[in-house]
Amino acid sequence: MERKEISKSVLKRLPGYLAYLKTLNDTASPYISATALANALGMGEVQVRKDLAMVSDGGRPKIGYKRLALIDDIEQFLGYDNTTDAVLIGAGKLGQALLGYSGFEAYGLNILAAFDVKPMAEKCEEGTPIYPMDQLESFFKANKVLMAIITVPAVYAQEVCDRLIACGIKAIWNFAPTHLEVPANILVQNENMATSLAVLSMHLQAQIKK
Amino acid sequence: MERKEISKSVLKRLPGYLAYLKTLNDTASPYISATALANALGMGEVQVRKDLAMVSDGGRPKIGYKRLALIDDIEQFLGYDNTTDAVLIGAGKLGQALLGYSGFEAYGLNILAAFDVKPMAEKCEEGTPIYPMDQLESFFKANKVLMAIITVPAVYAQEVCDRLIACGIKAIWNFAPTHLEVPANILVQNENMATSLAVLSMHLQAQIKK
DNA sequence: TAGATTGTTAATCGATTAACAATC
DNA sequence: TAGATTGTTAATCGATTAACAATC
Repeated sequence: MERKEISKSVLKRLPGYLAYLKTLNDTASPYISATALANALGMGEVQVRKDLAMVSDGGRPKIGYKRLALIDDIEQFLGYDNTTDAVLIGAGKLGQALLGYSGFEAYGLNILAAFDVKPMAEKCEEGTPIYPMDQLESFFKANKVLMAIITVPAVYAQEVCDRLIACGIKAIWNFAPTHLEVPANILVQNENMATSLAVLSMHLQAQIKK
Repeated sequence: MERKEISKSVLKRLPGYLAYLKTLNDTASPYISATALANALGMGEVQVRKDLAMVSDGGRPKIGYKRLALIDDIEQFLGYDNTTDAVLIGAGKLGQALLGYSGFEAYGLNILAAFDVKPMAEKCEEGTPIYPMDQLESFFKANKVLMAIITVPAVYAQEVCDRLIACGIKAIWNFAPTHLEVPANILVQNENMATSLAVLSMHLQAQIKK
């Protein structure tokens, strides 16, 4: 199917559809309608249909979409079929938790190596080697990696970010609670706990007032 | 200042302003303009001004906003001044990383206790007690807690969610990569790694094609 | 006064929703 | 055929941006 320009809002909903479709793995019907998906996820059915139209080459009226084909289409669209290599910087608590999280493979993400200021030869977390920071540049000379995960304390994040960009990184997944200054062609995706917390506590405040 | 209705988009940007304002802590000028903030964070200045208008009782033309007052206003607005109690369910790798993350206090979040299927008496992570799951209900009888953090494997998430709601939980911070079915008055905030990854890998795919 | 900055009112843009025609 | 479902075209909604008047 033809690849159209996709908006960020649609893109963010796709993993949700995918996850749900996969939970249905041994159900009777090999077909699923946009209506059924929408009901299951608490969304509008028109929105689901429009979103699916971006990735699929169409469902059949009265029947719906072929579930397995839809899974394939979304995975291919999201690039889960070909893996992306990444490095992780900062093997503290959060960094180690991410290294130990086995689920990333399913998303096509492969963490090649981790780096930390403290060299921890013994801490070879889940098979991923943890190198000292001063080997960062030489690692990038030997390996072509475009994505980095930053899990260092906020004060070091910008410094680490600059070094990574000098190494040729194009996309940064930033877990440090700070704003990173980067050139226009570099993407920073902030995994911002503070943002989520803001939404949650605002809801609680509204609840309490009632 | 009068509290207006605030949109989610504005709400999500406020923690960013706050974090930046705090990094300026011992700079010369006690004033900061929306223009300066916008430039520092790579945003439009009109948007910053509109956002600040929601929380602040106004800056002064030609001078800007009083930095410390602005920090106070945002913190108060986000409820960082009065702490919210929460429980965490699932003391696996990610759960323990969150328990060990000291930064939550600054956001007014206090994790009272954690629960896990495996009772781990010895694992009293960073002072937060970890109780076995079967004590969940009795804990809620003794403590009024409105917020829960779910860090269990996806397959158990809905089950845990239902139990929490029965206990009176009003807001759920969901780290499990699955959709949770909840009544209308309960807020689920998904911390969805898959969503962020989708945005990142889409950017990389576009980069590579060039 | 002139200029920087604020805050507001209007215009634009994008995304969601509604209405409807097409199809099996 | 009738009804469920798809996909498209138009309307609505909300958020962002632009233009401008007010202020120190």
